[in-house]
Amino acid sequence: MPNLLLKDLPRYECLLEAAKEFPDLEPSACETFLHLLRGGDESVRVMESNLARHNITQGRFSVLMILLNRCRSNSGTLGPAELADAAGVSRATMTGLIDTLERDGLVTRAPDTVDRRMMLVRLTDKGRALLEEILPEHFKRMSWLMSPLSEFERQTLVQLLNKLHQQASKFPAESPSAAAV
Amino acid sequence: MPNLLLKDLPRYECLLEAAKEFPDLEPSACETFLHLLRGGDESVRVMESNLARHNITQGRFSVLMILLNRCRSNSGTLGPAELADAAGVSRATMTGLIDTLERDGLVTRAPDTVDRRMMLVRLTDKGRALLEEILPEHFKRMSWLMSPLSEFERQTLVQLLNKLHQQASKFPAESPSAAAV
DNA sequence: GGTAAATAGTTAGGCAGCTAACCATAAACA
DNA sequence: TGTTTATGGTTAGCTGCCTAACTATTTACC
Repeated sequence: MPNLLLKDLPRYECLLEAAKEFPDLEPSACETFLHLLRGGDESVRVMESNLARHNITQGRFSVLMILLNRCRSNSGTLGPAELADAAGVSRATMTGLIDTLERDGLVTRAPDTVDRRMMLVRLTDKGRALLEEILPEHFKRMSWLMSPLSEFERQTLVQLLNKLHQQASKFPAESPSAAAV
Repeated sequence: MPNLLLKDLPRYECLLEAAKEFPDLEPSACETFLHLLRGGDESVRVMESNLARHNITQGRFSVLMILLNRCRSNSGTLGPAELADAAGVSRATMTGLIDTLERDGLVTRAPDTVDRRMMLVRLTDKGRALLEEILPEHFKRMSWLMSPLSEFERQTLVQLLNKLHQQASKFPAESPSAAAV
C-alpha cells in the first residue's frame, strides 16, 4: 500500500523561503520529515513489487508473518483482535484481511470452544509454503536496499529512528494542540 | 493513510535465529528496514490526526500543497496528470482526489481551451484559507516530532535516507529478481 | 444471581490506492 | 494528408484502511 509520495522534495532554500510566511515552519524538521516519508514509501514499494508477483499485498503478508512467528512460541493460533493489535490495524480491517486470506486458503478460521466470542486463526500448509516461496527474494531485496549503508550507518539509522519512535509514542492520542507544548 | 504497522518489532536475537532458517535474511538490513517502516508510519499518523480535524486526508493535503507551491511560480494551474506525477500516484487515483476536493469547493476543474484533452485544476480561495488554517499546527507537529534530534542528527538522518533513496531509484521497474544481482 | 461494563468479531459506509480498459485529442510520421 | 502512436482524463472493479454501530459472550460488581 504505497502511500502518497512527493516525487521531488522541496529544496532547502524553498523551505527557508516558506518559513518566512509560516513562522512555525522549522526547515530542518520539515526536510527530515519529508525525507523520512519518502524513504519509507520507496522501501515499501520495492518490497511490494515482489509480493505482488505472488498475488499478495503488504497487509496480507504481515498477517502471515505474524502467524508464522507465533507458531514457534505458541499454539500457532491467534484471534483477530490480537492480530489487529500486532499488525497495528483496526479489528474491522483485520476481519477483511482474514476474509481474503481464508478465501485463498492461506489461513483457517475456527471458533474457540472455550471462549465462544473468540475465533482462532491458523496458518495453513499452503500459507506456509507460500511464505517459504516468497521470503528468500523478500530478504534479498531488503539486503539490496540496505547495501549502500555500512553496518555503522545502519546502527545510526536505527538509533535515530528509535528516537522518533520514542517521541511519537509520547503523542497524546486525543489532545490536538497539546502536542505543541 | 497509515500503512500496516508492526507494533512490536522483532528483537535482534530473533532475527539472528530466523537467519539460520533463511540464509538470505541479513539481520541488520532487516532490522533497519523494519525501523524505517515504523518510523515513517508513526510520523504520518501524528500528522494525519491533525489533518483529520479539518476533515482532510494526507492525499488531499498533498494535492493542495502541490497546488499552493506551483501558485508561486506558474499560473497556479496544473493538470491531473502533472498532479499525479508530482504526488506519486496513478492518474486514476488523482481523478478521485480531485473529485472530492472539487466537491468540497477546495479546487476548481476547468477545461483547457488550447489543448482540449487537458483539464486545469486550480486552488480556490476556500482551499487556500483551509491550508492557512491547517499549516501552523502542521508545522508545529513536525517540529515537535523532530525535537529529540539535534541539527547534526537531522542532517545525518537525511543523508542516510538519501542513500536509500538513491538505491531505491535504481530499482529496475520490471525485472523481479535482477535486483539481487 | 442479576445487571452493567468490557471484550471479540462482524457489518456498513466512506475514502484512497491500484490496474485495465476506454474515449477524445494531439503528435508523429509515412 | 491520413494513419498510427502517444497522451490526458475518466470509469469500473478490486483491495485495504478507517470509524461507528451492532450482536454475542464474558467478566465485574452490587
